[in-house]
Amino acid sequence: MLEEDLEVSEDPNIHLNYYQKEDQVLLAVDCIIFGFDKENLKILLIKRNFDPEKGKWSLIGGFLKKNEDLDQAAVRVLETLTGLNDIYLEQLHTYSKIDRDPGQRTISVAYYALIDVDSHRFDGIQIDSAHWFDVNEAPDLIFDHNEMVRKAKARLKRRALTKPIGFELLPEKFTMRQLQNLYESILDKELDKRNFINKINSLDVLVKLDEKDMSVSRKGAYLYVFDKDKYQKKVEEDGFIFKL
Amino acid sequence: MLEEDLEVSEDPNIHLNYYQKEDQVLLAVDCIIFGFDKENLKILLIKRNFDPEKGKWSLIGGFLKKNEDLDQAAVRVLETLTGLNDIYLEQLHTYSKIDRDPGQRTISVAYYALIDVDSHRFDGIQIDSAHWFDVNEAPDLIFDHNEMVRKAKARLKRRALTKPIGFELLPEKFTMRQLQNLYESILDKELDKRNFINKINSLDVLVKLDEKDMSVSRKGAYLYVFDKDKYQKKVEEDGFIFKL
DNA sequence: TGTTTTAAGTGTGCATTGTACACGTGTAAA
DNA sequence: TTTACACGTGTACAATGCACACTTAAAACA
Repeated sequence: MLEEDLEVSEDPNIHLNYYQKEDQVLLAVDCIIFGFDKENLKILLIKRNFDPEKGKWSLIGGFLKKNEDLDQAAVRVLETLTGLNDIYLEQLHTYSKIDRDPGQRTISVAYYALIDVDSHRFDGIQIDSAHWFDVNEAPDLIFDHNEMVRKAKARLKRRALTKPIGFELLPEKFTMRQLQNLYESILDKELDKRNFINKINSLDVLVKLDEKDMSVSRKGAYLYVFDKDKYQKKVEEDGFIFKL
Repeated sequence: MLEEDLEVSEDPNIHLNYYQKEDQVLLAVDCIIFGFDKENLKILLIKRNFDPEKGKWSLIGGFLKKNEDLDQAAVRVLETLTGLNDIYLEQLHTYSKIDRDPGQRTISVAYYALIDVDSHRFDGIQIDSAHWFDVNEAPDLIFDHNEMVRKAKARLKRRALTKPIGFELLPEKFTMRQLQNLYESILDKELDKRNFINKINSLDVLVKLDEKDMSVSRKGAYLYVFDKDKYQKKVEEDGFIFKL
């Protein structure tokens, strides 16, 4: 904020137009929506039904409005297009290449979201043109959205190793196998079952229920829930770090 | 980007005004500039000489212009105010609280920069009102700049553990003690000298010179340089990760 | 010239964590 | 009752992390 850029109004209490000479820009929000269906990591994309790039696959997005901050804009976009709210959202990066949107100069702030595919019913306005893709089989996207997805995958990988965000992608009750499938999808590598379970158990933040999921094996698999309160108490009291 | 938000021009080749109805905003860039003087981690702040918040300490910043992207804006701001270019810069986070700048609605993209305090001569226009503060003794800052600094410190801590960015803060030639001082400042904890040196040497990316720094001890301490080419070769060929 | 002072430089042993690895069990379906 | 299938469980070895103390080189000083 250089001095030369300023144009100060007479009355310092009138907090308007301090920076009148500056260029203004359009600010968009784009969301990388990750989902998990208990087997594979997915990403939600929509087919653009307007120009530019009509008919191509795209992240969902929208523009920042005057009366909201970026987090609120991301929540609004997510809710408008999918009907979902109360979703895990994290700001990722801001993209600003001059020609990134051929329609008009637009800066985009990317967010990524984590949701459990099966526990939510979609009823957003765009849901007919939306589709879940396996995260490794997603089509080519418009603008710099491919780069956003790449960065989101990398971020998710890092976060999942040090924060218990994986549970955002699972239903409240889940089996060890589902949790392992999730981590294998996120980390994009196979894990050893016994080592994985030992590791998870050593963290001591899951509660094993007396209930089994009989849908996959004849023997059935015990269900677990993530004890969020216990986790947070450990973080606050001992500086505990969830580390896989 | 909702359909209702659009106003498409007649000729799809005229790539202008696709999103005419949308609100535009001011986009600022603010830089957290970390420096190291071979002893302590520092941060560069300036005393604001214009309203609002005139006379208070602040990060350096500026506004995004039409003909540049954010990375370029950050470089420009840094060069204008300090005379320095070719500096390590990384985008940190975008801040958008509605009243964050009481002067006018402004969204700010924070960047952090790493420079070696002693190797650079400052000749930027603002340098008379700028001052290096010990990172733990910095004064209260305007707006949400304290929060930006907090986040930058956390990011630097994480990055320094997995990327060789520490060398950006040191002169080309440095002693093991200086490197250890740097990491102790960044991580904000004391390290064991032998374990530190063993760890660094096991990474095998430093070259020990036949030259000593005699300025601190009578015995003198060997100087080292970071072998960037060797590091990059290891990264590309073996997926090597610099991990402290 | 030798004595003192100061930071530099160096290695080992124990504890913790990571990782590879295989078999018996419970249940439903045939 | 047999079969098929995923579930659930423990150990041994390797690698890494971490605590820990003395000798050395050179300048300053007596």
